[in-house]
Amino acid sequence: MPSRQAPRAGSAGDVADRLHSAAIHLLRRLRREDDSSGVSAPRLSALSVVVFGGPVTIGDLARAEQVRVPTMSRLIVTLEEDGLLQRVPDQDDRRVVRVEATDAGRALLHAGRRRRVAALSADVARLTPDERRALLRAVPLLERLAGR
Amino acid sequence: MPSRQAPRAGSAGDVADRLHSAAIHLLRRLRREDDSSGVSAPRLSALSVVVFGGPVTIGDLARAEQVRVPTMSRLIVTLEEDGLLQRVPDQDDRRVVRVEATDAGRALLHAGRRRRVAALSADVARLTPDERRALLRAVPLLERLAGR
DNA sequence: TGCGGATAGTTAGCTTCGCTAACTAACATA
DNA sequence: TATGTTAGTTAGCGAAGCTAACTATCCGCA
Repeated sequence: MPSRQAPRAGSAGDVADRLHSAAIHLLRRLRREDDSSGVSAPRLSALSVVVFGGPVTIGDLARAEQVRVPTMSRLIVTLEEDGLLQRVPDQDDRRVVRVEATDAGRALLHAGRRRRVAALSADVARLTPDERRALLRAVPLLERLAGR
Repeated sequence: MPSRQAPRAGSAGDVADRLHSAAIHLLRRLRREDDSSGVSAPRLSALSVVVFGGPVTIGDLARAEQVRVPTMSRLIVTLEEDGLLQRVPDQDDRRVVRVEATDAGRALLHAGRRRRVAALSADVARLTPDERRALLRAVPLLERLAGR
């Protein structure tokens, strides 16, 4: 098993590379858990915005998720087919479609959450309290770098 | 623009959710940069292992990248077609194929690295030194959680 | 010696997710 | 009323993930 060693550990380039790599591998790993629920990572992510962000338009969802509108439109079709959310036409402007979560959507999101927690908890438990604090502190920084 | 608010900020579940979300968005963002080089994130990641990890078998690569062997096999086909790496048959065991980087592969990897750094550096620069330290500290933890 | 199982990769075929281009429907305005 | 703008959908393409099935090679053992 090769170990990846970027040059000049600690440099800005090194951090960028390793964030990139860690993001890829973290996602590939979590995908396995999410797959078991029948809902992929992108769907789960969109569903999460809807559940926690209330009724929202397709365009806003696309912007929040950093994908194009057609991509989001299709994600929503499948989520609606699965009964996890609902389109609600806007009364004032009938071009606009708002999306809101169903009970099933909320339930599934929380179930997936439990699953991910279970998957990560063993590893998180292996961290020292100090390391856990460090990780917790980095989360909002990552979110900022990701453009939120 | 909806803001995602997970319940009980700081809980283990919250951390898992937000890592998940941050990983997705970070990748979607970096993908745009990588696309301009014609090499996608998964290819870049595999290439990186080959460049820094020396000649390596397809199976080891697949394990390192946490994908199945057929997936890696196909990634390598395209990387070889692009002249970024080379298959080298193993002399001792002729089932085995080893993969090593070409000069072009090394050059492209470093160019992509510069591009990503440029994309992130503006944001990283906006962090306080303290925040930068926090981020740097979290990188190896993320790698561990991702299974490396 | 040679037969049978294990191992390394490839090929084929499917799904999902990203994109752009082109379209429809509804709104706004001159 | 005509014209342009905005929200979303449809169609179609490529990349990346998977499983199943295949080939080729190696190894162990009767």
